[in-house]
Amino acid sequence: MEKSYDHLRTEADWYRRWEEAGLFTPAPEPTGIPFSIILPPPNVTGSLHIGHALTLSLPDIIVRRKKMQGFHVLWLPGVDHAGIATQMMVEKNLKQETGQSKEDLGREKFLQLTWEWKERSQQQIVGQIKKLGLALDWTRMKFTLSDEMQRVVRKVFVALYREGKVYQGTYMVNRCPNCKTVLSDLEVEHKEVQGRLTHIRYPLRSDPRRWVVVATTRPETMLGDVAVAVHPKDPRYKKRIGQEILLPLTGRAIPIVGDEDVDREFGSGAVKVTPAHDPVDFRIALKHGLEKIVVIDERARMTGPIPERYLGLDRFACRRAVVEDLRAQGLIEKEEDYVHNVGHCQRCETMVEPNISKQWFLRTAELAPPAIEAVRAGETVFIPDKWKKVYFNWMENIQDWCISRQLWWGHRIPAFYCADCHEVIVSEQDPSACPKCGGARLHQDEDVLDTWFSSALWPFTTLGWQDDRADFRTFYPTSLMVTAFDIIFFWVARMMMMGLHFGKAVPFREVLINGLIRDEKGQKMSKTKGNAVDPLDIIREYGADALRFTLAIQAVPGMDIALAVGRVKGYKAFTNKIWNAARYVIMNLKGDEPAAFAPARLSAPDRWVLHRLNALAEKVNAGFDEYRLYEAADLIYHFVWDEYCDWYLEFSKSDLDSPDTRAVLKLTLLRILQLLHPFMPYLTEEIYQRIRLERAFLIQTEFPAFRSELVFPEAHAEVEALRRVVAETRRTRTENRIEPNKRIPVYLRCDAEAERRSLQAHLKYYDFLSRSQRTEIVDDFSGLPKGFRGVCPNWEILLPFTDDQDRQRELQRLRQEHDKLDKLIAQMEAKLGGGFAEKAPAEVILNFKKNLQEAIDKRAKIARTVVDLS
RNA sequence: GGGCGGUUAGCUCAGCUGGUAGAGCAUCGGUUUUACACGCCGGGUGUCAGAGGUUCAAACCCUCUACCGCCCA
Repeated sequence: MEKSYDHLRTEADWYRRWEEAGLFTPAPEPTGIPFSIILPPPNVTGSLHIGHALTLSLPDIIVRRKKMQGFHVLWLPGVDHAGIATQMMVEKNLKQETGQSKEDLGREKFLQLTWEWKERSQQQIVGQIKKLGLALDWTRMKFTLSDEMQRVVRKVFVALYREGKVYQGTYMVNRCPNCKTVLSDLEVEHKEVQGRLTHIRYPLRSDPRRWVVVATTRPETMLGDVAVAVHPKDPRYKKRIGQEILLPLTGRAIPIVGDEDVDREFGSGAVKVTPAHDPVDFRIALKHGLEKIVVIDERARMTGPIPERYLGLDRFACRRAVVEDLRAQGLIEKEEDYVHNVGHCQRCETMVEPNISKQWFLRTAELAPPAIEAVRAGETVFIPDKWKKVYFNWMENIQDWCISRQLWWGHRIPAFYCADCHEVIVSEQDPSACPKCGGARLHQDEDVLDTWFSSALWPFTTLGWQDDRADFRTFYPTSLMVTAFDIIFFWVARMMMMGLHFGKAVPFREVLINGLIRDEKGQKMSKTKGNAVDPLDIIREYGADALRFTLAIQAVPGMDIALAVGRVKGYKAFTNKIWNAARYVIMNLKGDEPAAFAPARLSAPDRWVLHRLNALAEKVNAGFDEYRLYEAADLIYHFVWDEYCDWYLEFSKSDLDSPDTRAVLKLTLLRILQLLHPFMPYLTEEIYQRIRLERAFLIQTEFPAFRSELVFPEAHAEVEALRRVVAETRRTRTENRIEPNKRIPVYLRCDAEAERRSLQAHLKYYDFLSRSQRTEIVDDFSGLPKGFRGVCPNWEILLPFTDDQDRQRELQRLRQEHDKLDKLIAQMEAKLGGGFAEKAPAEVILNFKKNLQEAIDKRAKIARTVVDLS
């Protein structure tokens, strides 16, 4: 084996071999309890980012352990067509390369181009996913816009339409003038912006010298005003209700209405009503039967029955023009700076334009309650628990979902319009004639569905619900969904509604919510900020295993991760450490190691390491079961480094001629590989192949579990005592600047007979680890050469001086330590004198007293030594 | 306006049911001991944001405050 671990070599080829061996493809017949996870499909917009590395690695770690535990595991991959995002990218690309717009190309050609883009992007993404080592079953891979998915999405849409849950209606929706499509409420981000509040005088029709002042941040919308509203109980305006305003610039007469929704505190207390361009005004208009005058079009340009000079102006240009004209007429009361919340397109950050239009909606009134109830009843569990509150809060206030989009890339809405009788036909098959009038002049709705619509169906459609396939029956409901909190509403909530409605059960039993990955300063990563970390760079430099381990050990559920590259580096060192531990073990194997061993024949360190490893397996399993992967990873890390390498391998060097010890070396190495395999699949596989036992691949072996026959409390206690004495000897040597390599004589004294006998029997370990030339355990230090002293529970250590300077140094050190202990003991005794002794549980007091006694003993020993040396 | 997080060693973070604080990196001293210098041995480092409360005992529970961040309306 090479002296250091080469992750590039190891990670190059294993994936192909795993895949070829079909390790990730579950057999048709269940071989155990089913366990399934559906991969949140990455968008085909480009490449994976570091956030994906987290949401991909965590379930993979879980999946690999489940496989090793004998579950019948499915981990199903897919990619998402990502409507808006992809279409915009392709459009941008097209513009850059040929200067053409998608309209220049036409729908069909543009879609063809997008499909080509999708193929390239998908290839890239799949390649990246494989680099991470994910145990995905590629034979079952899905794409949200495949023919199969188009069929099932259409089937679902038609079913919902027939149930009256999908409907077409003219309502106020959010429109992005840049993306040229409507958006759902969720795709709108509210951001505070610095605006101006303009107070405009609206003259009364009856007496143009008197006016009502209205305040607005959007003066250009006044061209579409149909009323002025005041609170019916507002004494300032009560008498004006029913009167009319002569709307400036247009000359239209509009009424003053009273409405309880008016906020009396805002501006002057009177508000202008523009129903076509403001959601609140829209509601007011509905109540009062006011007309809706559209004055801004889809591209945010002025339109409609307005003075010609404004027609075609951009909304912001028109705003300036309107204010200027009003000022010229002396109708601006005042203008003031004003900070307010404005909706922005999540995708392109353009200010959205509220706008009335005819769109398709999904009625949520009947879908949401079962989804709420399922979580309340514990059929789906959020981890951590607190996220269910977020879920409830949203679900209980859910609005109907606008599902149509003015895009080309997506599931085309299966609605057809008859040109003759205007009948709307929604059906699974394309109709050839109008069922009402028999006319053949039909055209399909131009719009496509919101991408999240197909995503909402993902857990059951990927498993073949539409054809009642065996996978659906075996793996639905899926076991777990791992995702970040930012898509609880977009995705998790909607999967719950659709899964329950069509799949007749919750889509997943558990939802593991992880945080976002930030940079090492805690800043959100973004390309524009330039602080984004490319997972492939990390993998190239440190390895997928190191990256996976770093993410796992930091992934406290629901908490953001600040990814410090230094940590990845640290865990890369860990991979090398494991490599070398394995190298040591394998180098020393002779092939004659017994397959089974009798505990009685094992050395104390052998039994100690088996005991420790067994305890580790128990805790690691508990960590996994409670989704504390970070804890499981941390425990393994410390066991391997601090116990296995630092102590057991060192102990074993004294026993290499024992076949039993060599057998234990081999077994413990295997167990470590198994425990670590979910986190570090490549490294562990590479090493496993060199000590391979009965199974071809590590993932086919059994994940270690706690076993009662591997509990050895006596050996454990003996070795722990031995470690303490060795550690204290080392400390004494270092503190006194005894050359690390120098072998010197050591005298030991012990207060506990059992420990003394045990150490006497294990002197070879002690001598080796503390570099003792010759060790003598004596009853009494008197009569021996004077020396440095070390003290630990039950033991005193004497390392003879080589000159008198040594003695002076030691005396000084001992006096200092004596003082320290004095203070500590005083503190502890004071505590014991207080209420602590009366009220604390007996066990705690006992432990405390033990610690106190140890301190007192140690102080006494030091005191004696000081006298002795003086 | 409502809600949720965070504030612990120089940096990034753990700390599960309250029992005198830990990891990685960095740092300091020593060390090429026959698996590993990506190593080994040893060390230093903290008014656990602040104030108050509950308790024998608080990083942990309660209240308030400050700052940072997020979500919803």
